[in-house]
Amino acid sequence: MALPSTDTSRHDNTLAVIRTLRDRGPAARVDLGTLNGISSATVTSISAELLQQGLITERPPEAPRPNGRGRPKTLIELAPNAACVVCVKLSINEIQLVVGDFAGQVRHSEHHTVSTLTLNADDLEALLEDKISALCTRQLTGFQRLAGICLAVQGVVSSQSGTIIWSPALSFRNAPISARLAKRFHCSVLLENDANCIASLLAAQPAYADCPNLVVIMLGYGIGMSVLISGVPFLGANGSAAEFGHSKYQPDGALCACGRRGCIEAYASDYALYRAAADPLELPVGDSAHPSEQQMQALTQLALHGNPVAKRIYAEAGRALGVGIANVLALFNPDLVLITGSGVRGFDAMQTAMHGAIDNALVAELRGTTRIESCAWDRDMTCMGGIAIALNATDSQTLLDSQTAREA
Amino acid sequence: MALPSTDTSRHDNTLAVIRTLRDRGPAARVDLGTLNGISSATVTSISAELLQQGLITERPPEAPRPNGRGRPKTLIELAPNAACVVCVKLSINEIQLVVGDFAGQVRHSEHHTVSTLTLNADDLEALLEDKISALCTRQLTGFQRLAGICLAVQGVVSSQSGTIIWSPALSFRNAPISARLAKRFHCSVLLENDANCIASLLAAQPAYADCPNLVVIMLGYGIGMSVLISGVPFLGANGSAAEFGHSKYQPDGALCACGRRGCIEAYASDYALYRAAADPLELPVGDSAHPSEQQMQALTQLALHGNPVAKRIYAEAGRALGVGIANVLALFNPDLVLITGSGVRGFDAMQTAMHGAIDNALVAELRGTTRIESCAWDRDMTCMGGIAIALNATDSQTLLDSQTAREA
DNA sequence: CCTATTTACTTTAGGTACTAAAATAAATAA
DNA sequence: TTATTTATTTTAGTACCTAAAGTAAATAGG
Repeated sequence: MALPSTDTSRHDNTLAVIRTLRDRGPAARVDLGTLNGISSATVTSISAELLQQGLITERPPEAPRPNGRGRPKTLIELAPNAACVVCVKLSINEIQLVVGDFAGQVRHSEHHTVSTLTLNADDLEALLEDKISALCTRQLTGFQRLAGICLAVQGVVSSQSGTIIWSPALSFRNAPISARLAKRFHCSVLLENDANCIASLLAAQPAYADCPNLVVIMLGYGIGMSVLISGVPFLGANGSAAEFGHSKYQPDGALCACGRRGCIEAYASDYALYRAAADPLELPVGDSAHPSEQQMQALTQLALHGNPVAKRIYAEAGRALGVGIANVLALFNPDLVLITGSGVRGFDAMQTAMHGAIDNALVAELRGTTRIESCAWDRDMTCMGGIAIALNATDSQTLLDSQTAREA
Repeated sequence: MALPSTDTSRHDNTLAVIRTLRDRGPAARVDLGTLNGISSATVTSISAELLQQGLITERPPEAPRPNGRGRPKTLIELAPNAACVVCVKLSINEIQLVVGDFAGQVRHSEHHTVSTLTLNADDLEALLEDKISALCTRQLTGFQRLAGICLAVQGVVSSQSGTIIWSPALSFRNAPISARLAKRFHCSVLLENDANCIASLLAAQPAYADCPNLVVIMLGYGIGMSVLISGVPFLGANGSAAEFGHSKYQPDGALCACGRRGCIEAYASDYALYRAAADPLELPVGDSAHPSEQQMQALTQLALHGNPVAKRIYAEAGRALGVGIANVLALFNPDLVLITGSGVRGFDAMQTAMHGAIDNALVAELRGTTRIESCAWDRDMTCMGGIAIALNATDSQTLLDSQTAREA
């Protein structure tokens, strides 16, 4: 007589079990209960359903168990092939595709060099369809379903509407991309800012577990930021929040790639550093708007080894970064600011000036106790974060699908 | 056999009913069900309990009902005297105390002139105890219980720890105040930033119902801000988020009351405007660090009526405000920025320069669709917001108390 | 005035989901 | 071999919710 679809507790508890297994690996029912604040009787009931649906498996007991007394724990774990997700990272002149399984492990990764700036919106869509289709044929056999695709894009995106508003990798704007891919691949397509992917990944690491309010700043060709509030990425009214790179250091200051003046990015990004150094240091110009990694490393070495011009340029970048971070501290007061991205290569050359600028800008009461740290950069981090986001976002649907599949 | 204290649905639904009644006034059971997505059978059950506990009453049917056919609705409403809360607003040289009833109505308000800057932490506590005690004796008879006290304080406060970290109204710092008052009055004591109180009040207004991400900027002696994310006030790691007034306009610019240079507040607050104008306009100096409302109104009139010096000062303030708001747009991307506080008196003189600075700072993609509006200021708004916050925060405890009282 | 209709509220019956406690399972310690 | 320990499953019972049926209280229209 009753159809209490409003009662979400079973659903919530089931998702909690799945996420715990993904985050912490195989676990016993009793531990899953403790970790999620539910009784082990309930975990028994939930895991029986998930076993039926093929979303988890029971791990056979290991031969040499070094445990103590008592009945040994029966570990359950996610069935890796129950579903997979694809993360596509779109950056300047490069596309990376990564496949992750239901347990969150990376199963395949590939890079493609593409001159992204010459594409139009239809080209991009055709290209993505093409690459993802090929991936489906070659890599996704053996998976029960493709649960979702995450597009990680540098720049301003609207996650809600699935529209790339403005990306430095693309010469067109306001491209609704998610809907078309969702239709083509019959799965949910998430559009995320690349910094949000990184932040989600970092926030899940035990080292940062005590920092629910976390700001991640990505230095690189441009400057991105992601803000996690209570562990949840903060998106503004239309998804273009946290544009740290375009907050202001000097009104009417240096010219930024966005076309305005005085943005932090116009001082501390790769192109800004190289632009400032090219003339006085007589560096090779080439495409100075897009300096290569080698060029940037050479410049960084100059600054770190005492070249006065390079030192001055990095110090000014540090000051800009410091003023920007001071504003972030005043406005967000996070537990931790993490600085990463390929541009961390130059962090040591900026650090002193940055801390000086922060201390100069804020009194102790406003400065607070926020830690400011840098974090080594790995170009696969974005996609790993994207996979985690995609799995989390699609668990509910995967659950539903496997329920109806079992009933039929 | 079961004691499912983890099952919160009844509790949640009961709170939802109470809040709906407070926000929208008397309502019928059937409407409460529709509004909260629960069946009217459940509302019948919940309201029966609340009637028992004396938290709501049934309103007698009105004689001339202009309704249509069918059994008339039986309206239920909150029993105003079931509980009360007190909001104490602490600002420079003034303390305001307001009593609100369980239905959210203001029942009493009083102002006291106190030279707050000469108090030490113990003086303040004694003073507050004294004023609240007197209020209890005179105004709180007839109420079932004092559910809570909200302290609305200008400056940086830690809500979590109940500590006033730094307030322009006080000459001491880091004062834990909530715990001591809670002990004295046997009720929960909330410490809130004054801007958060205003923001909570405004967010509840139907005019702003479509703006879940709302930034409220308070202009006045200082400059405060509150950020509501999905309708919830955003507090940082230690509660001192949203210090808009001390975000930067010009590194190494004008001196701010905080001791540092270049803060927005050092350009656009009352003291900054008066300081900039006093010398060239030969204004009466007196205590120019705390200009009076009359002095500020006179200065504003000069700017609005074309005095070139005053116009220039207000334009510069507008630019500072504009750059600060541009940073807020880039970092938070809210639906709406509302500017209020006593300083809105000068908003017309700043507005043009402010919009110019925003447009100059951000390209359209980053500027987004955020509305920027001003909002008339009323000095009672803070306490009304504080009362709403206190009631919301204490409903759960009030419910619990009245349950145990009924059982005993 | 009486009856049909309409709408609001209450009661009943049935279902989901949880928990505590008891029962069972599977190991080690002695 | 037995006692003990720990994990999992089963059982019994509770809280909550909803749909449907029942009851209440009004109006509309003959």
